[in-house]
Amino acid sequence: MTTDAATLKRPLRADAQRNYDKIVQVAAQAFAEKGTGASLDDIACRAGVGPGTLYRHFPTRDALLAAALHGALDELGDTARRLMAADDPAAALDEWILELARHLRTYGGLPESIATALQDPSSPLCTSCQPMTAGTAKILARAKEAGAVRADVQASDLNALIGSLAWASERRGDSDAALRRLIKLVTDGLRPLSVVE
Amino acid sequence: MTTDAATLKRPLRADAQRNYDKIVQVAAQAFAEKGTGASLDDIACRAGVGPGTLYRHFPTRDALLAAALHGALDELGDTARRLMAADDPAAALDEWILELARHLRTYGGLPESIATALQDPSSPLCTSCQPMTAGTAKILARAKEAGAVRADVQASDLNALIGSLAWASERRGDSDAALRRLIKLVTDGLRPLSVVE
DNA sequence: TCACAATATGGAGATTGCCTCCGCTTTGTC
DNA sequence: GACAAAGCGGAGGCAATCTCCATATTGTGA
Repeated sequence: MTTDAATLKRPLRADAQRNYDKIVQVAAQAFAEKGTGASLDDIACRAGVGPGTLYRHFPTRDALLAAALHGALDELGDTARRLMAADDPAAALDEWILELARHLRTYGGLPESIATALQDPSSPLCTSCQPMTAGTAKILARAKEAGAVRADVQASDLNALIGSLAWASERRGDSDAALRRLIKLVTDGLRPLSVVE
Repeated sequence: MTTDAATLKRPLRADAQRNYDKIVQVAAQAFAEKGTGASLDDIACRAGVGPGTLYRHFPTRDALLAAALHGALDELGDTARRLMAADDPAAALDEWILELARHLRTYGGLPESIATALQDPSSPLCTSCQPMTAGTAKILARAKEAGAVRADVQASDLNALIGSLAWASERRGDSDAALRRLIKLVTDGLRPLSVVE
């Protein structure tokens, strides 16, 4: 659970690193239980530190969220690499969409947090989402080249779309099957085949 | 601005009705300015009443929101009736989707508030949304009969979809044109014509 | 017209969460 | 082991929600 955040600048003092790690660990659990809106003071308390300590390490909720999501976002990067190497670009895109939507449901409120962060390049969460946005861009581009997706579909639109579907399915308390149905609705479109102009 | 809320049970005392109306009027303005999360104490203050008065008339934020949206939701009912009488059921559905998405953007946070309320039948906001849900059901059914929409599309899914698009477009600060593009993406589907199986 | 019961009021204050500030403690280096 | 730098915690200011109840207003029946 020791992150490499310390290695970016001068290393943290040993006690500070210990606190940092503990906070991230507790935060991940709290977000999982209560959603991204979990009380930060409560997380600090459960991690055995004062609020001041939490806020020095993580000036904003998004910074803490980004740290807590670190592992999951790396996984997503791995998935993207795997799918880029897959045989069928169209199937790869379908799988990516589903995988991404599922990831966005790991914490309650996550689609909202990420959608907001993506609008603000200075947010640490936005930076952390790079594997996600880059993955969508690459996998979508390959699917387009293969002729599996309309050429005018933009990566930013697709990301917004996936996020909004994850949001809707969370709001409704959807099962995984219901999420898949909602996604299929969008990928296939509302029109019946006979009416496609 | 005198609502008929008073006529449902024993009529309100004259002063109470005055306060009720003033609160609703101020709330509509506050929601428009600050979104559905506007401070209720602040609304009470601006309406010249104490918080206790506001909370007696409107026990929850949703109750106040429902009252503030009363007029807009009636309008939506009118639109539904007009579209049910329109010539082209497919075009009517398209117009309904766009109109509904636009309505959901009248207050910041409205898609979220409504999506939550729709999950809870006891919410007054859920009741107030009846013109909306009924409109979707009818207009969708007609479009299906006309063969313009796949038979397996459910009204509840469509409502969720429209809500989530409104949510996404709000998050991104989309223009009306961007909202339309996003909607078109969904109604048409991601696939190019040549690949439809 | 007036008195009184029913109705309604408002604002103080309990609670919860966010975030900052700064005097004290811990660490690690010389 | 001493001292500067780094880090800590928690008190407390702020904002929002929502409740409670002593007080005030209304409208009705005599």
